[in-house]
Amino acid sequence: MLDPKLLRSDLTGVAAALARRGFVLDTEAFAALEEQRKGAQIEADRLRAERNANAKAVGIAKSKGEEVAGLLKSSEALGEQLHRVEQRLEAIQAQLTDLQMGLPNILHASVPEGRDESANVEVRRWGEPKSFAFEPKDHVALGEPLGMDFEAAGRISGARFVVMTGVLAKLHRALAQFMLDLHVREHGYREAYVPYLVHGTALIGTGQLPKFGQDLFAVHGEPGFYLIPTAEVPLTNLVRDQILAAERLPLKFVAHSPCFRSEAGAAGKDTRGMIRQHQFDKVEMVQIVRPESSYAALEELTGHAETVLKALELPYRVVALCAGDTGSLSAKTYDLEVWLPSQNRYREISSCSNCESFQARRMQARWRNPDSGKPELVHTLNGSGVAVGRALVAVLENYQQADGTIVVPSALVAYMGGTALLKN
RNA sequence: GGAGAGGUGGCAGAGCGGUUGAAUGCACCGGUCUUGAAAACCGGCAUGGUAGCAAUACCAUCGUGAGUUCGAAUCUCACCCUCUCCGCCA
Repeated sequence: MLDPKLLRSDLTGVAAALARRGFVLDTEAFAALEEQRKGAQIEADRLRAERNANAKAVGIAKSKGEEVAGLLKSSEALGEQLHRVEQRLEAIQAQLTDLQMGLPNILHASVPEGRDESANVEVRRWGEPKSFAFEPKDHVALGEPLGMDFEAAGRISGARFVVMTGVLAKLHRALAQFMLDLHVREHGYREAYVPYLVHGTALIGTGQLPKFGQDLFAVHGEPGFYLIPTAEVPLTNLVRDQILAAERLPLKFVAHSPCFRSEAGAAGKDTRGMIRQHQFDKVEMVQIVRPESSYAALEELTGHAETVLKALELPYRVVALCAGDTGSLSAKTYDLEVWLPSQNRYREISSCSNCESFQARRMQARWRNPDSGKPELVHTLNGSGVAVGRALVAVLENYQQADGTIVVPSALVAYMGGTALLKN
């Protein structure tokens, strides 16, 4: 959510800023609503003040044993007026909230212009895509002999699921553990175990609701839960409704969790293999920081995700998402794209975002600024470090041998119980 | 799942229909005293909103929502959460 003060004081500025994303804000409708809200608010406050004064007077008069019938009568009339104004105010407020909740974050000045993916800017590249002396296979062809089973998954759960058995299941587990350990040991994150079912309020806090409900899986029954689309949701909500002491910041959490996404609107995209699934695992990093350090933290966080790919010796590039491609919660996002030989291109494996105060405002996550002595909103960042399923895909494809066996990256051998080569 | 108790400011804890945004203690901040510290004493100390240059004034908030009432932290209902006991389980 954007700062309501900013919306009031500089509506055209906000509209211009949002236009960078291609988002159209109806400033006139907004201003009109705001005007109405203000009027109703002032009216309601006035009526309440009068009513309160009256009620007090009644109390005093009664304690003195004086006549109160007249006061009661005027109080009653005030009550009725107030009721009407309150109803009007509520209706306006609801419209305004809807509007505000629908607004995306304001982009950082450094975000490149552009409408879509094609305008994203490559920031740096690491590693050389390996040239193969044979035609490299994709992860499905490589995985199936090793225990990657889409047919079984289809029988159990349908499309966009996978079953892995044997060395692949183990590799998947090894990757997740390796990443978690790396972030905890080398990067100072606190490991967290979190719920995978969350209330709607948690999703409103991080911004997936109300706008992106179609991407989520909802669980039927009472109470209604949602399956988390990313561990960002429970991790970031750890600070909801908190006022943190300044010395506790930055908070850095990392969790390994499954993620559930309906992939509504992705029909036909990446239907083969494990690239786009309804259920996938991810190691997620979240930082809660002081506002002045959030952009330094974004660089740091992105670096932490890169460390994973470097340790696995997977070629990748870092891309600064352009205005039109940046998610609506984020003020600035870097994607990490890993090299996939079968596709002969880089594919997203991590996304690192600075949400500034956008989520913090929705969550009422604050810290006490020693300079002002006041509670102020924190900045929140999140990044995958990294997607486990896609990392597995990248390892299979980049480490494949002519005979279809897979060399285990040296960083993972210990996690694989010493196994250095995957074969069936 | 059954029975009971409870959710009040940073924490502890009173208040249970009327000048109560809320006693008291602790913590915290400022001051007096002191060579310094502690103690003692004095003062301050929730959040958000609106108006105002400001002092300040007003409004909202005592788990959440709805209701009763001229008036609700206080009464009613629903929901959420916590604790204790019993049952059942991983």
